[in-house]
Amino acid sequence: MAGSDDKKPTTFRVIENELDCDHCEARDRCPGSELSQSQLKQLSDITTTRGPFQSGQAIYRMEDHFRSLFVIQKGAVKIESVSEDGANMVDGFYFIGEMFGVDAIGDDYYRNDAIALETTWVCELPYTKLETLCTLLPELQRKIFMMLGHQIRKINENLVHNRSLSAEKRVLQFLETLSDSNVVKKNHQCQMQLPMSKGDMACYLGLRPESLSRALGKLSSDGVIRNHARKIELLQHNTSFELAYK
Amino acid sequence: MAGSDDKKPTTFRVIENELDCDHCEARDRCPGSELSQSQLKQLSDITTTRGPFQSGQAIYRMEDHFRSLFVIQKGAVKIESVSEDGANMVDGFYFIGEMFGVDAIGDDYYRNDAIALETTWVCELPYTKLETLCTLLPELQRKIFMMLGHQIRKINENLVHNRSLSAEKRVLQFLETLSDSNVVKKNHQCQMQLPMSKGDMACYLGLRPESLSRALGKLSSDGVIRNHARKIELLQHNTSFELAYK
DNA sequence: CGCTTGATTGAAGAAACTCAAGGAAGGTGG
DNA sequence: CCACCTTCCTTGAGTTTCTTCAATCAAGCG
Repeated sequence: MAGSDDKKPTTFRVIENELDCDHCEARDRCPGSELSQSQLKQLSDITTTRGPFQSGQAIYRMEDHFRSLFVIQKGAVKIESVSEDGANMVDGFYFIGEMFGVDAIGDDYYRNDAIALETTWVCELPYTKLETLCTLLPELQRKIFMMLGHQIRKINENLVHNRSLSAEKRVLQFLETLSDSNVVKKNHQCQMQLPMSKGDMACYLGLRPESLSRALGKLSSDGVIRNHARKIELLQHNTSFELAYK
Repeated sequence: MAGSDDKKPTTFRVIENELDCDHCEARDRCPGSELSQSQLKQLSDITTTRGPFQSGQAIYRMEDHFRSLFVIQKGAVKIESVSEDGANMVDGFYFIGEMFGVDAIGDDYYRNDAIALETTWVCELPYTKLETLCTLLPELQRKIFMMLGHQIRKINENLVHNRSLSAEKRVLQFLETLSDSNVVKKNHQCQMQLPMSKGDMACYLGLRPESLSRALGKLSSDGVIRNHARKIELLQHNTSFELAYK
């Protein structure tokens, strides 16, 4: 199992697959897309591939000085912080091609921990170097601005949805987003292999594990999803069943 | 009343007070701070002061093409969107010295409406011009990146808090943030003059108006706040009363 | 095999919501 | 200046939803 996961992505993969991201749905989110070959070269010159991070390992922690942004080349990451009362909070999940660490821009330290959910490789973008390069490559600057805008939209949508949706709708919406963004592995029959625990998922959705379990149970019995251990299958895409949940 | 509110801020005010923002607590959030005089000049050359927007008037709407970011020079703004079921949602409030519209970066249209809550003047930053200027002025680029990072942190914190706090704690936290950031007018005895309706505030906090009313009532009877119509006074700052709400 | 951790289920309780009615404030017209 | 109206805010009673607490079940691992 460790064999294929632990293999370091080649430089070619770094540039072609992740930073340029030609293959992924989320092209806009990748800093390298729309850059010329020579510009890509300059970008990849300041980056470092880091990994493998095993499940549970930290890519950065709260105490660490903010130095870099990260783009996921392989694997998945959760962003976790600790609230005043000591409880763990999951702030977000990030997948292949997505950038994280941006919430620390303009700050001295990271405000949270970035934890690998599975064997994960990341591309490290040293922030000051990136800033400098941005002034030299307007297209790159443009791209980074866009990625930040996208990030803000994403969080905002989340905020709005979380506030006013019932547990079941929230869960379904989360699963649909996961499914639509094609960031999670699916087997033959559209079963998503979730990288995070149900506990983390519950926490992210602002629910107790028990409530998530019940919501999943309800969705199952309504025929909207099929719920196996860490595999979830979305059924009835865009049918009347699902519409009842809008 | 309209007399003083309707007076257009002078160019001097634009640069010195808002873009440079020497007077405001939120210095870091203002694009002009830490720029030299000549750089400030270049920045103010691409900006336009717009106003007055009367309470309820839109600075931009969902249907509008994204063209500009805005910094508030005077007044207050709410960002409002409509959910699938037709309900109005308040995504955020912005005050003097704060920038809004950034969630549309990288998009063709604004995703929401920006509505003045009181007589409001804004400084318009045409986005493509700003981008170009950023490549010429690394300090400005740096500043904009920082502001975006700050924005992301702010929304994220909100997201996390909203999920796990009771109505009363959420309300108190909101009031404290307002109070601490010194963006809301206060009279002699620390009474904040809230620019938004309680309905908007409730919506922003993910509560029904009734629930907000009850939460405020509870906080009042506990001696943590004093609740008049649109004036709210924070008592017991950092005392045992308040600690019980952490 | 037993231990630990994560997921589920049930029953009771708390928190926020819904619906409905009443009250205060601000604006308008007489 | 007052009566009226509209809008916003508050209050109450009953219901829904999610949480809490406790127990059980399943899976992974030494």
